[in-house]
Amino acid sequence: MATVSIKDIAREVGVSTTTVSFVLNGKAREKRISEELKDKVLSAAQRLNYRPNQVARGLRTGQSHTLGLIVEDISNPFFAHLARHVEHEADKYGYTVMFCSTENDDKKAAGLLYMLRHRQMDGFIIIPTPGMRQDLCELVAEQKPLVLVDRYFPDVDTCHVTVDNYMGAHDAVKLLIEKKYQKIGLVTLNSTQTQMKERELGYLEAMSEQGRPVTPEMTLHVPFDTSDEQTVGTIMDWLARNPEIDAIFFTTNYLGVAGLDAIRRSGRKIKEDLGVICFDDSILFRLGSPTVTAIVQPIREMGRQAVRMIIDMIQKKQDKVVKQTFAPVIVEREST
Amino acid sequence: MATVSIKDIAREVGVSTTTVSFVLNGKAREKRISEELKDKVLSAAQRLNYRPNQVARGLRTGQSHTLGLIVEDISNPFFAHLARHVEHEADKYGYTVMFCSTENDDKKAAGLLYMLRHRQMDGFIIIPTPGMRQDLCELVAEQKPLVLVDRYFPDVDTCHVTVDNYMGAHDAVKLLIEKKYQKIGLVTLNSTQTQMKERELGYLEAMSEQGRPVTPEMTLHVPFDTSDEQTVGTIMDWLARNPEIDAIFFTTNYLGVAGLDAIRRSGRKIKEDLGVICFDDSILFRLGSPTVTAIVQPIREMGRQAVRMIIDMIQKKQDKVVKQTFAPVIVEREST
DNA sequence: TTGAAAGCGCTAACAC
DNA sequence: GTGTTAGCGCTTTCAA
Repeated sequence: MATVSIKDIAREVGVSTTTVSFVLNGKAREKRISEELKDKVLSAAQRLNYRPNQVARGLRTGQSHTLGLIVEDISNPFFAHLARHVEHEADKYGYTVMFCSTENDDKKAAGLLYMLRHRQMDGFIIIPTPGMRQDLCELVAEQKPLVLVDRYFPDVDTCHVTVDNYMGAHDAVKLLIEKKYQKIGLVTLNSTQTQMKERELGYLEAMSEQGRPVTPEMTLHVPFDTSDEQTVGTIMDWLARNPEIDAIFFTTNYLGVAGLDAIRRSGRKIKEDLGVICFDDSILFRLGSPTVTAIVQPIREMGRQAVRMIIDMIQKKQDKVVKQTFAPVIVEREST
Repeated sequence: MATVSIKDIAREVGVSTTTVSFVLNGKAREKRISEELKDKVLSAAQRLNYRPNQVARGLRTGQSHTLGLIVEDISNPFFAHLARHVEHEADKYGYTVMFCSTENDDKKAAGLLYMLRHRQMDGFIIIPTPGMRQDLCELVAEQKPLVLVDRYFPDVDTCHVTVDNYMGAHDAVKLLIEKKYQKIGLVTLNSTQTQMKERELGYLEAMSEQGRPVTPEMTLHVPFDTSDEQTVGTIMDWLARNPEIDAIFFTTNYLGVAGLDAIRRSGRKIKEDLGVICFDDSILFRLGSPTVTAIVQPIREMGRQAVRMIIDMIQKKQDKVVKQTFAPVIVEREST
């Protein structure tokens, strides 16, 4: 079955493609095309099973009605949920989402962005890797609608939606202190990304405000790109070296997950032995035993907001740079 | 900064767009274009920061180099992992993936497929909802490359990659019996989808082979589209009605997750009290306590295979219908 | 060796 | 009210 175009409909009805195009685009009234003709065109389209070619339309109008979404790793539940909400919200506006994972690889990220740009995305929602800074500047310079999520570059003036990482971390530490934990350790990523830096800063300042000294040994910086297995090992070693630590703040969900494993294998007991709190949630924290207190980001709202910002930029060509920060919520569970 | 096209390059160098196109497509040699000219074109492209417009190219060539992936719910780890592997494998062949979630809604699924078709996907990888049957027939009739994953329609002749659901379920029940559990219940979805039906059949036949009677009360069919909270309640009620059941086979991961919650809230103890095995894995099963035995699908291989089948169909236009089944692996853990 | 020109499917300014 | 026509950016046949 050959693909049918407006030309076929035009031939069928015996009118020009213009007329067909107008009718199909709902401009019949505006262009004052007769009802009768309109019906003929519509029924012919139906009969021939016509499907407009969006690629051609995109070429002509310059609008692909597609958003590019670049996340770190779609198999991480945080990003998977974000993707879901982005997709859902975009759909409301008639946009489709093309998504890719950087797998935290700068090279791959650059390639993905390059590819998406060639495919004429109308806008980009990006969770950037550190190496994307330059390319993002270029995007901004070209006035392409762009929203960064989860993290950003302080020196690149872009829209972004994030959570208040500092506050979340700060409150987490305060909670642990209220719960009478004495020596609170930090397990974070060895990364320069803003969200991680702010979480670390929140920890450090909360500790110092409460008059708790932080020695270098108390903070563990896990390398960025190690396997889960290695991460667990690293944390176990650190635990063994620091037996007096009685509570841990993990700065991201997969560190927390690895941490739980490490704690268990070290023969320590969560809660009695060791308080635990983690940035981001996990099904393991919600339903494992014991359950684990988490600093939860309003992912749904963040995804929606990112889409709305992009749509605004696309439609109104508004170039105001909006930086939106959501408040995280601490969900207390058994581990604290 | 206006977007630069081959026309700009042509003007810059003082040649025709044809020549530019040849050079840019690596046909300089074939078309015997002089080295000198070739270099000039290349350097001009570089200088002007030329980026080929894939939309235009797609319109001309009829190939978008894009695959449509329709999953049930991207926030379900099974599908998220599948998506990741599909994306990764497609990338190797120079294909990008456009993905969408049906959220198990036939209407939404139809809309997504419709939309992807307009966007000239070169092929489709689909985890179908029951209502997609008709639309898929149409796709097949039009010879569009299509691979179904996880489930299929027995009466629609399409390529598919699945796991041996019957065997997985059968072996799961056998394992529980070996472990001396006496009365094994089934918690499954109230669904006609092949994968669910086969898992149920595997259960039923394994039970009967071992001379274990299955009364209707022993199997629970949870409605398809209920909330997590309701599902937990349904399972708790069922547990209360069937105190003599001492082991449960859950047919999919989120039922298992809800089941663990239900079991805990019912005050029952997994393993001593109640053996548990679940189709599909979860981080909760791997790292929760106690850990839960799972029937694990080789997601990575399945994703890769689906992509390869699609690429084969696209490139060689081979119309042989390939149906591939992988063997699932039972990962024994504490719960059995 | 290189270029002119047609055309992929669609839109829209302009003409009649 | 409806049609002619140019053109979005690219590829490719055919001619020179």
